Amino acid sequence: MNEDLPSYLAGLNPEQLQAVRHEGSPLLILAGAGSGKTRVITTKIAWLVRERGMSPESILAVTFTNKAAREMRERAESIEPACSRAVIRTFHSFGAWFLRRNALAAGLDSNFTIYDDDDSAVLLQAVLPSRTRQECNRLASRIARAKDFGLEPDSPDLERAFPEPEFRRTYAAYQDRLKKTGNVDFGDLIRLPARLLASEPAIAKRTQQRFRVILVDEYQDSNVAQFRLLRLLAGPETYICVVGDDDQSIYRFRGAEVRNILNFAQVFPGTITIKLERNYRSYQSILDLAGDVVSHNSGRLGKTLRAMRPGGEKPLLALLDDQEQEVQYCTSIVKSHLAKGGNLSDIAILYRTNAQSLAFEKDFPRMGIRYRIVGALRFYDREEVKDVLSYLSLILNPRDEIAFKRVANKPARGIGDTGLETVLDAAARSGEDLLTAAGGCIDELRGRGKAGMKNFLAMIHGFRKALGLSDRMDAQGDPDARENRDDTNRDDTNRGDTNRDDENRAAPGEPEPYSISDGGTRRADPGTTSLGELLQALIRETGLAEYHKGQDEIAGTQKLSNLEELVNAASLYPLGAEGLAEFLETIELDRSLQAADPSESAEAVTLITMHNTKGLEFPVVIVTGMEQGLFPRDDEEGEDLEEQRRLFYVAVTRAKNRLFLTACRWRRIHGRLFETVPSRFLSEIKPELFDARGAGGKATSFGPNPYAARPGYGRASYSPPPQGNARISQQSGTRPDMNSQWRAGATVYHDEYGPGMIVKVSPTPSSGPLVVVRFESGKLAQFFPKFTSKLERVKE
DNA sequence: TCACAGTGACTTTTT
DNA sequence: GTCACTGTGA
Repeated sequence: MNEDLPSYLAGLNPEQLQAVRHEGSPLLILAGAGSGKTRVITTKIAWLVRERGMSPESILAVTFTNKAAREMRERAESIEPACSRAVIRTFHSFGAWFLRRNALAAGLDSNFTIYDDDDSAVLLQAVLPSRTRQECNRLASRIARAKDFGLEPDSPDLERAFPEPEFRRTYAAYQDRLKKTGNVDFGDLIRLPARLLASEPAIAKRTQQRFRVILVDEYQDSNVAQFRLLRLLAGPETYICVVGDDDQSIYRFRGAEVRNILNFAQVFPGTITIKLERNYRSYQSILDLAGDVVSHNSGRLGKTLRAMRPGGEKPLLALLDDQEQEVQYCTSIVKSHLAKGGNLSDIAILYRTNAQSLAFEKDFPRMGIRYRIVGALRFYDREEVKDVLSYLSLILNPRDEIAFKRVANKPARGIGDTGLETVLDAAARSGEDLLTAAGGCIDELRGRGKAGMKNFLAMIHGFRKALGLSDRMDAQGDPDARENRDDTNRDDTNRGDTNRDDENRAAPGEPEPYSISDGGTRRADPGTTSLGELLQALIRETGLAEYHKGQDEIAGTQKLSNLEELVNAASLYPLGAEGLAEFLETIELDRSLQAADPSESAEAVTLITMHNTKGLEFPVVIVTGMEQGLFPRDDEEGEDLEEQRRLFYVAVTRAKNRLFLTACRWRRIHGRLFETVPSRFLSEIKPELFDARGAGGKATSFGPNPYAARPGYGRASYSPPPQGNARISQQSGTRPDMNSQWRAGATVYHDEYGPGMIVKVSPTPSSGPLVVVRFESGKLAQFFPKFTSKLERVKE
């Protein structure tokens, strides 16, 4: 580089530098795995502030995870401290931020609380009492998906995407009920701001004037609703820059729309595209393998990663008999890594489904291997934690029906279903909030429940008072607390309004600026009581402490100490309605109790789903379960199959130094043992790019790569069983004539599921054909006709 | 109101 | 195989 660059730019490669300094048109940065994309985006924020004199508060940067938002903020700040004033948030946290500031216009109380997926399903069940919990779960997730696609209950094309009967009505009824409870769900955090911007030109104009620059990270994961919001946020003058990698789009099933990134340049005319293809993480040997698989996808923007670390050992595929051997094999990798002076935390074991972690969890302690599981059961999903959070939600929002139902009788105070119904009916009739309604119909309650309810109400009112919430029962919250927040006319989205831009940030010059909802770093003022103390009192007075203590003793659980953890988390927030709202929002939007978990820092092997590895890297990566039927599943085709290839690409590109793959011939799924064949993805890799071994890591006698002899294996359903590899093929069972009875398109009848049609037939070495059936109910299931008598072929 | 057993489901899951 | 939900019986 022959120009004098400030030090923070000096280390960038030419493409990165170009991306940082680009101006004047929409910018799409296609950033391959490990190409330094976070560095580019954070440097760009700093550069805009430093070199272009951009005021930080006119910069909006959105990400998808809180972790990414935190990292982005920290890194931008470390280059340029003024970046702390930029709005760097997740999409959802930005939505919540925006809605609280425009609550009145959005028809919300600014103290609204956010329902998670589980709460949504429970609410839906209240709307549809005749449906089972499971149906409600499914419907709730369909509604969430509809919101991802930006569809409203009155959208004309709702049925096209959601043809299930009554869906429109269900969606509308759910939305109606949600509005009554004064809550929003995740989808609303995107949907409602977009609606507001579309319908209120004044708000749109003010917002567009404020945010001159919008940056989006992980753009390939955005959904239609988020895309719409982005377009509404961007005015004609807005500089828009998105960063992403179409090859790493792995959340289609949750509504992510790869086309957002594929079509970006068409939608935003004049777009400049910059590709970051230099990979600083992995050896070339690893990237070659990753690139080979993903190159089988169609509709890519196309990138070729070049390793800045050439060479590297060939990835190794272990062909194993069963899961026990797989654990054994991983153990041997761990042990030999340790023997070479490596650390446990260098190693990650990846799998497709959470259930696969079980085998490792069972055996690792015996093997003396410490492990940590990333993302399994989450702290805030725990029963005892949700209980306390529900108390808090109800205290803040007495209309919160789900919270009320959850805690009114927990611990038991004699309020049964009948009692609950009485109160809910009364509230529905009078339109009062639940506490008021409960107070009003207390004499209708019978027996123990009467005193129980009185007690309960007194307690809740006591806590409301402690928080400074109005005790006028008709109030939705304290008017004083809202005074500054939901006034649409308040000019807090005006770009000139720098210092009080965000009341949650300290004015410049004050020590330690804090943030809500995305950092969890907010401190309660020293000397004042913190929210933590209120929580402590609540846990004691409600009887939850006693209740869970008992549970702990019986079941040996850690519930009480989990509650202590929660108290700790709350003690960072000030006592008061706003502190509480912030606390709840942070929790709702960031379920990962960050770093407070001591195991986080512990020296241990990481067990993790492939999905959860995005953004992470490890010196040693073992991708387990490379079997057809598991990864990919047999019913995955087209777009779904391409997404699985991308998932493989993500998994593999986590590895810095060594990559191992495993496939088991026998796999237990849902308690049943299946014979499998190796994943078709393995046949999509040029054979010379990896070595295959048998059990125990010993080189096997068959050729350098058993897949070499089988071009086309796994590509089609009718491909012959694997040849030439004794360990995995054992070809015997599949006779071609079996396929004539079980062929795609054939009609079948199943004892339990009824009539259906075969959509796919895959031969297996010795289990006969595996048929995938789509039933008239819509259900998709797979069977080995050899092992079941419930599936019959129907003659046409 | 609670405890227990039977039933059925069951990829992934940033927010 | 495991878990969570459902319904029954005391």
